[in-house]
Amino acid sequence: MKKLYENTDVIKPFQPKVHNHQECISEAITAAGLLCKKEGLTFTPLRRKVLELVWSSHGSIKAYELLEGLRKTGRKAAPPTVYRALEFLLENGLIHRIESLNAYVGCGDPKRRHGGQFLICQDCKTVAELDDNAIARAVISRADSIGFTVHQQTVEVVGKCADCAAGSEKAL
Amino acid sequence: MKKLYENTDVIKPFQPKVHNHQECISEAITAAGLLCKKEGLTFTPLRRKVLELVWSSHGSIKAYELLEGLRKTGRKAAPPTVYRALEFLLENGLIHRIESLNAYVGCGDPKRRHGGQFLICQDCKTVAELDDNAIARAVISRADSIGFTVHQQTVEVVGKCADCAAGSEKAL
DNA sequence: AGTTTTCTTGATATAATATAACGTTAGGTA
DNA sequence: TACCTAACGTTATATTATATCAAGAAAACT
Repeated sequence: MKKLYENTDVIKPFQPKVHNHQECISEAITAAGLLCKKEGLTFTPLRRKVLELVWSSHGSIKAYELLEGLRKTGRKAAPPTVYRALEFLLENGLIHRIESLNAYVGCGDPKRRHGGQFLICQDCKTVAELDDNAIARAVISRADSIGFTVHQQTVEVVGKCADCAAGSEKAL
Repeated sequence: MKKLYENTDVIKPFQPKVHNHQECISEAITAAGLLCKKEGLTFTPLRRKVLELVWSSHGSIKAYELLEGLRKTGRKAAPPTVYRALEFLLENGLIHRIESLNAYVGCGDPKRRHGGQFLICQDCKTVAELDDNAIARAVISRADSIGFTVHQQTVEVVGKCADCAAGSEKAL
């Protein structure tokens, strides 16, 4: 049983290697649309398209890949086009930036304000998002012990997801 | 570098605002020299100079600032000059890269192989380094619970150090 | 409706960060 | 000596990101 204030959701889990990914995308777009409506934000076609591109896989995607993606749709786009859309999506919690990769991932739960922790599979490149209070509290508690007040945490973890670990075991 | 609890060193603590910083630098250089000797690594004048520049403050420093610093010493330097020295220092644990800043900090304890966690003061820009097993274990344990094997952790925390928090309190 | 204001996007230029590729030099060593 | 290699110099270029100004669209106001 989960303690009340113990928030340890897997916000964006590793998916089965085969799944209906279109559904992931459309769920994300729908959620984003609802959030924007609720918050009075303008979810323009450009922003929607960039979000779709970010969600085009469960890996992370780079700004200039997004730029390419936009151009393929016939839209005229320059770097600022992409970076402005990213800025909007970041500000409103619809995506996250992975600092160690200079890349972006869709957020699995845009309703909540959170930092989150990211598990990055070095093999399949998939990124899972956690919102684990135990981790966050361990950081805050240690920082607190030396008088440091935490405003923001970046936690990015590289390793192997279960599927890829299973795969390379077989290969031995 | 005092040890408060088992395996929870503050590897590079926040220093008093006024302290003999030359001593910090020379201690770091000495430690680096010893490590290199022990490991059979060549601690060239270039590498030593870059390490000195990295240690020129307790904040982080960017590659192109190091480049400028090198040039001021009369040395001919281009970006690869700096990046190669940084690569050497990173590989051998003499410095760390702060991913969220694209910047580098000296390592307070180059003897040990470690990832570490970084506390970055948003006011004075000082970076402190922790080696906190409670944090590392919280990450590993959560990752493990979903079958993810951790190889490397990036933990970077932005906030206010004790001194700066005290300072802005006074200002109220 | 017409005007003003604000938000969004387009377009150009350039800044900031990082690496590829090849040449040169200096020390060690067969 | 001749060869080898690690380190550094040099030039070019790739990658990531922002500044700035103009144009267009949408919302707000009269």
